[in-house]
Amino acid sequence: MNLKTLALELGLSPTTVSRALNGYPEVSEATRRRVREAAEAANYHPNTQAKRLATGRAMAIGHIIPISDRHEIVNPVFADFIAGAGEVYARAGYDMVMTIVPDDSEARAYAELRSKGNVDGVLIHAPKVEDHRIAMLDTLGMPYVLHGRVSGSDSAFSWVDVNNKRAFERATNFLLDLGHRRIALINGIGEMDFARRRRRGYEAALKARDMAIDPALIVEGEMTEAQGHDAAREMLQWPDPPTAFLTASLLSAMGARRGIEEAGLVMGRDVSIVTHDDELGYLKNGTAEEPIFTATRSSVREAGRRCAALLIEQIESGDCRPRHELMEAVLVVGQSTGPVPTQ
Amino acid sequence: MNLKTLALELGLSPTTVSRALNGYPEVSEATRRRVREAAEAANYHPNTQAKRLATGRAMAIGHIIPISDRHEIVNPVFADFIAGAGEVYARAGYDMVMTIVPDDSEARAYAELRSKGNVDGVLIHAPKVEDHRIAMLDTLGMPYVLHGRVSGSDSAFSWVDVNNKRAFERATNFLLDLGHRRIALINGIGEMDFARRRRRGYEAALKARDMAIDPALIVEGEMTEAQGHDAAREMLQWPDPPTAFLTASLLSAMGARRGIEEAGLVMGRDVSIVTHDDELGYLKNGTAEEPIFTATRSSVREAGRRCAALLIEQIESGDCRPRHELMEAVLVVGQSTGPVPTQ
DNA sequence: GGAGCTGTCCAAAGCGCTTTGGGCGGGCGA
DNA sequence: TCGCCCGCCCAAAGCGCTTTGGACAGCTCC
Repeated sequence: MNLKTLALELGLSPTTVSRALNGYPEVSEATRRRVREAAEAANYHPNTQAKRLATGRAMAIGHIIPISDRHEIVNPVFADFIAGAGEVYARAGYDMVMTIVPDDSEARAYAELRSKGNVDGVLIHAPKVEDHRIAMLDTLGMPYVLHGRVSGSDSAFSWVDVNNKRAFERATNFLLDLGHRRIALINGIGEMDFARRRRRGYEAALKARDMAIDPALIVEGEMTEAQGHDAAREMLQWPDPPTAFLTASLLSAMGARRGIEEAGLVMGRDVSIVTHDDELGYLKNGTAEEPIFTATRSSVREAGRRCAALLIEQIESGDCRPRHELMEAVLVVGQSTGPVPTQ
Repeated sequence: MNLKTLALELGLSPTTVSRALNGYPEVSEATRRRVREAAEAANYHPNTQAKRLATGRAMAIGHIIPISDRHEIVNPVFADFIAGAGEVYARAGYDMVMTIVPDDSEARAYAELRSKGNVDGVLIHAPKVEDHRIAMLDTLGMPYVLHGRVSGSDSAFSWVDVNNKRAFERATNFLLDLGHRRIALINGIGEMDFARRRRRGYEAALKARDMAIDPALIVEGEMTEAQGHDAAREMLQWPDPPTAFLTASLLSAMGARRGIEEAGLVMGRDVSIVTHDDELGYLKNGTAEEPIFTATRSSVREAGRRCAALLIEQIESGDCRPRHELMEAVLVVGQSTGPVPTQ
């Protein structure tokens, strides 16, 4: 079923049918209703490709996912972010097109997407402290929104981010207030912008109390269960072990807990943990009211929604002035923290 | 830059340029090379929408993801599967388009995708024992491949699946051979086809040794860390607790381990765990050679690749005879299993 | 030397939609 | 009554590509 045959059946011209369906005013309400009903009955949906070609709008948003050996972008956080963004796309009538590329051809993938014209904009994941994608996208002239920020670029772009620095500063202060002095930071990969900001927050809190920063207490890497476990296990064997861990993800926190328990210690009594919690659908920190881990909590799915909304707004308005949205994490207290144990 | 201007610059007709680039024989090698070079230099890529409209091929594969309150499809397994499929799509020149829909309008989403013509086929996730999507897709006449199977349908369709029954039968036998008699099954959601098959495998192994099946030892639900923890914690308080757990995912296994340790027991000595391991990029079972958990291992990312390959083959050949691929899981021995402790 | 290939190229007709630029008749103001 | 506007509708021209149906030269072969 296409426009032409539908128009024929209705005894109207394709023009009128198209206009009726797309809400143009040059068609009487009576015909519009008649057309709408016929379209409904015939389960008619305009052919996407034709529509796209005619309007020049792809009605699709691109996500480029580099696959590398070093770094797994396809992680649980990513999945939830996608889910959030996808909800918004669907409501707005956009497709989400994902391209998996070997990370050495990421730049080419953007350029291709642009020149093939199959997306109206792209969403950028996991920005690094200095991210070459920014400059490239600016030269390509394709609308984009970052999930996160970059520190190393002066270019003005749109982003949605959590206030990572503030969240980790607050978390650190929370632990300091409980009397902890040896606080380990089990962070994400160092070159990631979010990890850098979290570290800055941690360091800022320590500095504000005139405390030295011990580099040995800082671990950076992929935020896995193994990371948390290995770090905790090792540090707890030191002569002056940390009394608290600040971890960057629930998985790392779970690993740290395991390390603590393996050392014959009790989490929340002997050793405290504060973690960041992205509120993943599949990895919950207990219940909302009774969390297991004390955590800085911020929904990454909501971040996905906001990124998508921002990008669509930018595309549809044609107004490319950069927009920002800074989300604040809430600090929820769970069972994983307590006052520093007295010797 | 489009075909017409490129042709003009070259002093050729659009026809010839198109044919040169698409490898048709009616053009001399000399011109073909000239055209290729000019296209390269101008960074010319044919407009996707126009190409699609002209050929009638969408060059895209659809994934429909229902979002519900009851059940989270956006899980780590899903993410890895997508990554695998996406690799193959990219190599074959296909886009991956994902549509997030509220689960009550899933059927409509497929019909729309079909009539809007923006995909050439779809990949079906997480089939249930009886899955209404099969009948619907058959009436729509759109190529599809299932990741998994359905038991309740006689319709002939293509699928890629792990031999879940055999895997869990082997795992159960492995535990039985170690002397375990009270083996708990911490399974996925019961209406899921894979969970049903895993349960059948577990039951078959018990029956083969004339052992009764204790329904109390079977738990079905979302495969989260909490699920494993809660189940283990409760069962270990019974007067006749299980001596082994068979879990359906690494997260559940991690939860079960926590439950075991909370009970003051040692995994691998007092209580054994065998789990299924999907080899997720972000959730590793130790290293390949030295796994933490004894596990039935099968890469879900590889399953994604094979699903994608099957679907593309089906689409491009136009031969819609169903194809199947049954992957076997390997049973790897880790540190989580040992002989049943003597009282 | 002319018929018949063959290799190389092109003009033009779509693909299914949107959009521009009218056409036509009825109601209104002068 | 005439002219004009306005509401409603349509024909036709694209969007950028593929593909059909030749055209034309150079060649072989009898």
